[in-house]
Amino acid sequence: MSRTAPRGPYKPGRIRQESEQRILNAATSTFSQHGYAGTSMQSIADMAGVPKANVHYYFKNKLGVYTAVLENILGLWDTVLNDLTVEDDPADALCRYIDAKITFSRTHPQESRVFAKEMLSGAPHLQEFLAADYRAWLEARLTIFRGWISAGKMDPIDPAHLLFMIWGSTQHYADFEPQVMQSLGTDSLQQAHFDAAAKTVKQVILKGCGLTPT
Amino acid sequence: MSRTAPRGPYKPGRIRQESEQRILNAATSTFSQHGYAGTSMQSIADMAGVPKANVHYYFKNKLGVYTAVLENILGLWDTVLNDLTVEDDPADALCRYIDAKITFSRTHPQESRVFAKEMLSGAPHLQEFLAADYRAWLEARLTIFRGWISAGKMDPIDPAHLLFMIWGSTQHYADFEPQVMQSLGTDSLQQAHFDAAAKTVKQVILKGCGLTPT
DNA sequence: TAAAAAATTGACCATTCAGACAAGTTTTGA
DNA sequence: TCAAAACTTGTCTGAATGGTCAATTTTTTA
Repeated sequence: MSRTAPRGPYKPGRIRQESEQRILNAATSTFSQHGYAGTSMQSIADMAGVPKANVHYYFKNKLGVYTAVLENILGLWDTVLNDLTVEDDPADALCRYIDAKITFSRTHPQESRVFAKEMLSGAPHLQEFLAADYRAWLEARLTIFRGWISAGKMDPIDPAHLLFMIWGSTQHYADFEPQVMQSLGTDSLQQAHFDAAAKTVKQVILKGCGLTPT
Repeated sequence: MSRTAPRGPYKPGRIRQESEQRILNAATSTFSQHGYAGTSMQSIADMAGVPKANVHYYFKNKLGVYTAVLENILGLWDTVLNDLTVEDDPADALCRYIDAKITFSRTHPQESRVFAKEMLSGAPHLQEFLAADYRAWLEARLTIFRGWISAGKMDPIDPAHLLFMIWGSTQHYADFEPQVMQSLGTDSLQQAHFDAAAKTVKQVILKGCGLTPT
């Protein structure tokens, strides 16, 4: 354990990168459970396994940690949900989008909850994101939907509200996990539950839009 | 203002009832915005327009205020969403349920957000509710859905996941208000927005379930 | 290998907060 | 009208928290 301790190659910034990531993970976990105010720097430090002063060495202050967590989440979002720009078959595209969102709820529930709590508080730290990146992302999708509709490929449905339905339905599995678990009679959500969820959402949304699975 | 100050009739418990309600309203507001940990007794007192010690006179402690707020919310929920027990036309019943949920998001956004934040934190104070009242409520609905399906009145759709879709879609308008406002290009949600939301949700869900509006 | 840079950490401080308490005022009921 | 009950509120306290700092150790670089 001492001779070949798994320390990476000696690159500048290596320690910083690893430490920041460890702290960020810990912060995501505690923020997701207890919210911004309910999370103490001490608790983040404890969960990361470092002294509190160390957290302050890597991040200016508590808000700095929090915004770093948020930015990390927006990055994940962007990574996962942007391969859907294609203007091919509506049914195909919707299915892939729904699958991706449900998968995100399964693989990143904590990130989803931090994001949701921020929204619930009025999204004070997401205003510029909402006004810039998100706005552009949304407009692109709305344009695609409108194209499908005017081409007669799907029913005329308000695209924004349709997106809300998909978001709301898929987010639900991460954000309202206790209710979902109680409803499904399980004490931990498994792959099978998410599969059933994706299946139902796709089934209802597609048919509801006048689409048939390919 | 002094001679006919609008004080109610001299009933025992009148002052208590009014004070508790005023404090509860203030607490709902601050809890919804800042969460449990982010809300101080002082801020509740300020918003209610009473000294802090007065809050402690009516409620044992901060957790006491919070649980009272939660119970109040569950009561509202129960009041609004329980006239749907009827086993009549599925399209009818679903429409009424969706309308009721959307209306709740519009008229009680703060309550919806407190509830959502509690869920996001793992619902530690809703366990008994989930295990008892909610469980019973859910089973009743699932039975109705299954009845409709086996009677061939609607497509075979997993009832629990269908309910999640409706919940998620409708909650979204209260819980993710900043995103919804940004998406709809408005800075306050109006009746018309909720009408459009209800219309779209009903349209997609009904058709998605193989139902036609009556 | 030695000086410089980066990282670690214990101790400390000012502020905030939940809650207790006791002294006073108002309301109620007989 | 008057005593008891209900209500009001200013003040205090111990604990927790965000943040600072300087001393020390580890890592990098030349």
